[in-house]
Amino acid sequence: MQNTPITLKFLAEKLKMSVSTVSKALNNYPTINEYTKKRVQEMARDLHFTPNKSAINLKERKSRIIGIILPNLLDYFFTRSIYGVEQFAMKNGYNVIISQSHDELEKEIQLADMLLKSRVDGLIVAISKNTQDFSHLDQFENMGIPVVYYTRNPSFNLSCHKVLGNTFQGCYQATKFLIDRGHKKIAYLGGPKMINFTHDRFNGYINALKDNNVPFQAELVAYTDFDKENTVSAIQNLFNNSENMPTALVAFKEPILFDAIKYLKSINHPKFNEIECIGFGNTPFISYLDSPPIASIEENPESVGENAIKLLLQLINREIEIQDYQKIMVDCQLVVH
Amino acid sequence: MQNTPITLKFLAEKLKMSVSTVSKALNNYPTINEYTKKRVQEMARDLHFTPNKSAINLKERKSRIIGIILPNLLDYFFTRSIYGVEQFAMKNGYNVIISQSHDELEKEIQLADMLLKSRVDGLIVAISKNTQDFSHLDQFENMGIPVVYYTRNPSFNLSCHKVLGNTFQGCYQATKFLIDRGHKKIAYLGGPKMINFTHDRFNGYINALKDNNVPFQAELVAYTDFDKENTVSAIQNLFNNSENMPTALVAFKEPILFDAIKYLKSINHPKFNEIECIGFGNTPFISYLDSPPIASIEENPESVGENAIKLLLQLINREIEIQDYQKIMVDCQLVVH
DNA sequence: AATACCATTTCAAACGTTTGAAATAATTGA
DNA sequence: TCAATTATTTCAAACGTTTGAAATGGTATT
Repeated sequence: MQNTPITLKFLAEKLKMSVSTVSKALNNYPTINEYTKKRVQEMARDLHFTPNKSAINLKERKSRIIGIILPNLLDYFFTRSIYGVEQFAMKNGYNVIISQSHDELEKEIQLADMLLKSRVDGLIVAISKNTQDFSHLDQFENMGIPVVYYTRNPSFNLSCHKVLGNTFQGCYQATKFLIDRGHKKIAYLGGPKMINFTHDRFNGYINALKDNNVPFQAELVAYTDFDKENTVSAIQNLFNNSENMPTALVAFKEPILFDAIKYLKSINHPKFNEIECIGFGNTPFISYLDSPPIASIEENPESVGENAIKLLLQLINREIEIQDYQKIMVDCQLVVH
Repeated sequence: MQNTPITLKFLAEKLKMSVSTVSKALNNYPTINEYTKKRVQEMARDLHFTPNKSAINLKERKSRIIGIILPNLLDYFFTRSIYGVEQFAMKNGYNVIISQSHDELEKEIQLADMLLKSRVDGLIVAISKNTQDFSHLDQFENMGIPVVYYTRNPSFNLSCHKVLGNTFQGCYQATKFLIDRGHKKIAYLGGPKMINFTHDRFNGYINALKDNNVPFQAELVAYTDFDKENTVSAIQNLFNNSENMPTALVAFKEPILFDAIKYLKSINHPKFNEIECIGFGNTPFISYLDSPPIASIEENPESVGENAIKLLLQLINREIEIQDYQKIMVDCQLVVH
């Protein structure tokens, strides 16, 4: 049980040279003699020397910690996105602190404060569904700490870095797919209006209709949030008019689509078997459904996460100017089941 | 844009006193004059002073980082367990690095090395399904860094700290429930034999049968892993004997149970509607199934996670001796749908 | 008025690195 | 052989805290 970690000083004493020589040898300084370097590096390897991160961080005035705030880890999209972030962060010597806002603004503010105190070097955030005031996030940039908004972001604000799924394109594709299958009455079930992508997706839907000469009908559009009850009432609105019954449905999120399908089935909707559905997510649970959606929109969350961390690291390293606001889009794919 | 963080030195200069007085005032040393304390604390508050963690960690020879290795964040149990860990860790000033082994031993070894280099103060780990050699984890304890195994652990090894779901009790309860509903032929679908809880759950099943005078039949037991194909063939084995057809099924994990249900339905099993199923997990997707399990075993992952971090912090703070190996069990509940 | 005794504050070293400047050693050229 | 040049190593300060020991100032005791 070797309890005291190896330090530069210890190596220096063992090798009978100064701490700075050891440090420079390990960092491959050109002024250090090759033979010396070799001796130092071998000894460091043999003794399993690992530099003390706290010391380095103190010296470099960095924490090498990335903060990430997201609504919920139980959401399949966010969980997958984490993977992309972690992989790349680790590879670059950064650690990631993940924190969940549970889609509550108050909690988000708390977490932001906590992360600011933790002196994170950068922040990746997917805002809560009712974040409209951004002062708790702006304070990061005010202190020179870069922030990247991912997925959920303040759509009206151009002065921030964003990494988004190309949710317009995804929704366009899905709608087009349904049109190509002969549907004329395609309903659209959108999410909370506060969340930016709700509108992007709607625009994808609209544009697909327009480009394919399918008339838009306002009564085929309804909105819900993450609550089952609201979804059910939205679905009731969409399907209560026997004159103008939709034959297909595009929904902003898969678990919500499942709620919709379940409801339609539960009321024994007369044309249930003809209704073709598509939702965002491509969650694996689809395979267990008896009446699965005909297709899913794969959002490539890992890629969104990876792009976010890549951008953030570039900002941290000042490879991109902090005011040179970036917007990165990650395409979706339609996966037919 | 105030770019240089406030330091003790800065406060000291502003207040015209020494750095140590400021430090001690903030840490509420009894030797510091009350009025001085007040002045210092007020100034610290007004200037939003936050102590530099790297400096503190360096001084205290700690990283205040907890490492956590788990198979997969996409697994509902683990995702939920994280919540318990993070909450409690944060409250105590610790940050958590989450890393996924993807149930691969090699990756697990890599992650362990990475976390060791990150100088975590403690480790929480759910081992991969084929971890049998523990040298990569033992090295933590060899260096005085406490390790808590949670959920998945080396069952044969008593010399380690464990926090487990009381999976025996959960399975007992589920089996008992089915017996009480009149079932005599209850099948048990177990998980990978390498994972400890597979056996605990089996024992719960066996004991419930025994205690209720239901004869045990070896042909009603089959094992699978996380692969769908293996699940299907296990199910085929269980249900291929028309003489001795099970009427109920207890499965070690819910998504796998869903695979089983799906298969039975797909082959139009004659008694499908009579078969009553229970699995571990209580995943929310149950509500979307047409033929949902009759009940679920709720494993309380948050509580498991919280117990793990609590124990780990006690070990880190030497409130519990590192060799005083603990075993904590968290009870399950049967949730009838 | 000298001493002892508090209360309070400050000093100074330490944690483990990094790094420009200074020092030393080795080599070259005349 | 000596100065000049170059190669290599070491010094010393810094990053921002913490903390035991030492110093300071004041009050009480004799």
